[in-house]
Amino acid sequence: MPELPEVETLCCQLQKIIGGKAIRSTKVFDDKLAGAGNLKAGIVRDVKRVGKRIHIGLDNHTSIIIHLRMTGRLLWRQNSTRPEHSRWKMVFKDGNVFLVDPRRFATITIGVSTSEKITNDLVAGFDHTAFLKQQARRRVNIKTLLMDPKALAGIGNIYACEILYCSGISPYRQASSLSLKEWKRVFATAKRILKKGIEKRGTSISDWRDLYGRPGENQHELKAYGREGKPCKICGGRIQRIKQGGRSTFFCANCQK
DNA sequence: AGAACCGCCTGCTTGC
DNA sequence: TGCAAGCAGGCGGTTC
Repeated sequence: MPELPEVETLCCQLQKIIGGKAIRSTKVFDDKLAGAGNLKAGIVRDVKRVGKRIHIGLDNHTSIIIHLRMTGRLLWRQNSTRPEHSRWKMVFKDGNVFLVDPRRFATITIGVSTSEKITNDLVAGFDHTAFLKQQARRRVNIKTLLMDPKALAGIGNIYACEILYCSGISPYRQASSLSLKEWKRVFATAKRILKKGIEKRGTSISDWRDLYGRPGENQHELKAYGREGKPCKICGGRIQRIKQGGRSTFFCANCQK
């Protein structure tokens, strides 16, 4: 599922291939996305990631904002053959960008461009002080907090598990129980893991593919997620799987305190 | 106010 | 083998 590194990968690829180009037309294939039909054609000025959202800024002061949610993907195709489960497309002189989304959770919003600045993105702009003041004392478990888009941008289940495992912090811990030293360790670890994810063009466990349909390589870097019952790479104990807020958490009870 | 829960979706896996 | 139930989960909206 697309999280920060996957969305970043797409934004960079999009910027390169559609930046400066004119959108000839768009087409909606799924009534759920009917709102995307109101787009006035324009030239792509820039493609930016805002959290997990893809902001495609046009020269006519509007933006196409895409959130891929669970199974959404963007696919570049030189020919106009519709891939299976395609829900929307953007047509350029030399090719098409398809939104492919089997489960239909993805959203497209047409909005006015804003220069909103995000301060809770560990890779693209993070305000430690604001975070510690507003989020660090919350009475939720740390795992849930890491995944809360209002607390931190772009972190989903896979990266949340990896960040806690590599930080040596138990997912059961209340956010409010972490010391400043532990928070700093979490921040540093998270930055490292997210950047690695970007370098590897995302984590392809099941269906993630980049703009050109290629899987990423970060699945080979995972140390906790999806490894239930397998040996912990640090202590050799068993990785456990529990449910938190309806989502699976993978962790090592011995290494994560 | 803030934490917990629900609903949106459909393809794949599991159990009988 | 076939079919139904279970599962996956981001996140906005609703409820507690």
